[in-house]
Amino acid sequence: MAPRLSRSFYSQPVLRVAEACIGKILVHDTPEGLVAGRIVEAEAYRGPQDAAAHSRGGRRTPRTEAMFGEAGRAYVFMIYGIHYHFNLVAGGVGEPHAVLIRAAEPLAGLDIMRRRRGPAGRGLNVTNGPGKLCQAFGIEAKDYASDLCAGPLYLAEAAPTEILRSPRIGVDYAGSWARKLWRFSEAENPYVSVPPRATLRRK
DNA sequence: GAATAGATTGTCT
DNA sequence: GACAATCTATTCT
Repeated sequence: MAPRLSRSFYSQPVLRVAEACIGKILVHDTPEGLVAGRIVEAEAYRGPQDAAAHSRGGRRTPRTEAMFGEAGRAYVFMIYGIHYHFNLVAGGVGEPHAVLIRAAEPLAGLDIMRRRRGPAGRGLNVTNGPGKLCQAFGIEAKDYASDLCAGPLYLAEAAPTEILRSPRIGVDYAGSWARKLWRFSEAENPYVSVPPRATLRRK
């Protein structure tokens, strides 16, 4: 397997980290077996200014605490009472920046992923969304603040690919911040949750 | 294929 | 007590 990415990768500016992690390999070595996939979609969140970030306005709570810590740790949170979301912490200590990993293309442990996903996890429907990805990779509350530079959950090196920029998903409440092109995805990859540019509204 | 409702709980007002 | 960086099943067309 490719070498694990070190702290210096996560210590870059958050927009750079979000872009650079497209094509990289996400690995989780779990008791059920090892799962891995190429990251094909990610978004940058840059508090305290960014109105779409949980750390907007400098909100520092038990939930957001990990984002205020060192780069290279995991920020995991629950959303809609059902799904987990997985982020890479970026920025220096006290800078609450993070990169949401939204989708991946399975490389290893696909059988384990499908088992975790259950009946709904057919076809592409395994890792093509932030909640699905967490379920397939077995990422949960126990992984909160875990160190990606040392633990069983980490990113590994991979060759760069063609990257597209588009607006972030599901943050319409954030005003002008919602329009920033802070989502990065791999061109033409079927596992991208919402294809950029396919957001045409026709009547 | 598109639109809609319901799920279900941690977090913050 | 409202709502969220979503997903799934169902009900249309």
